[in-house]
Amino acid sequence: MATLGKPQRQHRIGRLLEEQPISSQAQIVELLAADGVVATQATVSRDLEELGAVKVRIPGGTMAYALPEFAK
Amino acid sequence: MATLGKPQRQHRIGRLLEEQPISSQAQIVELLAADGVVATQATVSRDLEELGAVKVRIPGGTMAYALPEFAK
DNA sequence: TATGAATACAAATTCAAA
DNA sequence: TTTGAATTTGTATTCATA
Repeated sequence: MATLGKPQRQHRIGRLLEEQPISSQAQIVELLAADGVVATQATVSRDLEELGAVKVRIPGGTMAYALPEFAK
Repeated sequence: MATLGKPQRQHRIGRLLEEQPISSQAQIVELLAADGVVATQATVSRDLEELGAVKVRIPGGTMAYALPEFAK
C-alpha cells in the first residue's frame, strides 16, 4: 500500500472529523486504516496539531475533535 | 482548612482560566492550593467538565483551557 | 523533513468512602 | 452527592531511522 502523503492524510483526517464525532486518536488511526491509510498515533497527534484541531465537549459529556472555523 | 464548596471552587477555576493561560489540571491544582483551596486532579477534571471548559490551541503550539463564550 | 516505537506526561474514570 | 487515591485511557514528545 503506497503511503499517502502528509497533505492528503491531513485532508482525510479533516473530512473524518466532519463526518462523525471522533473521540480519540486511536479511533482516527483505525478509520484511516479502514481507508487504507497507515499511520500511527504519534503521526495523528502531529497532524491534529498542524490542522489546529482541538478536542471539544459535546452535549452528553463526551468529547470530540473539531477543526477551528477558519480552517474549514 | 475549611473546604470550599463546589460552586465556589468552580467559580475560582473560571477566574483562573481568564487570568492566565493554564495548560494542565495539575497547574490548576497548584493555583487553587496557592489560594488555600485544596482539590485533587480528579476533582478539577470533573469541575472542568461541568464548566464546559476545553483545551484549545494557542499560537505557539501550546494549549490552554478556556471556557465557552456562553459560559462567561 | 516525516515517521514510528517507546516513553513521559496528562486527563478521565473507577472504586471506596464519607 | 461529592471527593480522593489509584487506575485506565489518551496524548505529546523523545529518540532513533530513513
